[in-house]
Amino acid sequence: MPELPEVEVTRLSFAARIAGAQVLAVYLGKPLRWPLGCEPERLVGREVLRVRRRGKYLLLDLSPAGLLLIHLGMSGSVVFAHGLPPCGKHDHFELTTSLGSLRLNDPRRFGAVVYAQDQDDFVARKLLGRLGVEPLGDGFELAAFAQGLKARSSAIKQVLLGGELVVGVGNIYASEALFLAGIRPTVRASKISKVRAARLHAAVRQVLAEAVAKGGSTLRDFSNAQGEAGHFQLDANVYDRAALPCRVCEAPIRRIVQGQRSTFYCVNCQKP
DNA sequence: CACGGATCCTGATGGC
DNA sequence: TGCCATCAGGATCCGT
Repeated sequence: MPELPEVEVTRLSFAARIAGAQVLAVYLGKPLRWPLGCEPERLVGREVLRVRRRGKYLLLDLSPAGLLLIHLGMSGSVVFAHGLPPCGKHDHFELTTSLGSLRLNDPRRFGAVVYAQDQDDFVARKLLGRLGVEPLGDGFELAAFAQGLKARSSAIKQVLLGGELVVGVGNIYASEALFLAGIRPTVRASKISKVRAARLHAAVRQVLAEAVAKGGSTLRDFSNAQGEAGHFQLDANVYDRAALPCRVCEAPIRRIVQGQRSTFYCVNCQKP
């Protein structure tokens, strides 16, 4: 799926354009991960005030009060435009508004669109309540991060993916951040020294911020809400580079499996 | 209760 | 317009 950078780039690509739009109609395709949670008609007539992001969720604030949570899952992407062609087989949600149509395309349907009354709503709390801090915000503090690592016995890569300490780090950027920090993905989080925690803290920020700046063009089939395809140029150091030479030391990049997901690392550059 | 594994679904790819 | 196995960006739920 889109990781935090792709979600943020998506948000930036339509947030300003949809602000102030009046919802005219709602289309539902096949079921997504969770049901919408309200009658679609209840959205009609409301105004989209703004679009925020929390972790990998897009949050549409509605008026009169309401909140629409959109998650892109593994294969979701969103477009916002006028005059879109009719919905295809993988278009599973569409908001027709006075300023354009917001459409979710998601072949695998791991994504979701969920309505909540507000952020204290039971559903919203269930989905957002346990999320860690935002990696690009002020809340991402080294002390708490290092302390959180100390308290977890799982492999550091799993902890990054877990999203309880810090949100937004997915399978690609977990490998990339650990490479930058020089840390072996299999190391137990609790064994990481303060110094290395500091390096990882900085690496997470750096990797995600750079990806946002590059327009989230890291995913093969990613396109933002303006329909601009990514450049198909993943300049990763390790991700998807199994057996290729490390860009730093030329040792072959290794691929392992952790939690049924691929992990890539350099045996030389990343110490246990 | 913290952790690891199975699970949802569809499409792309590569070996045979 | 072959078939089968494997893999893919996520995150919840369920045993142990």
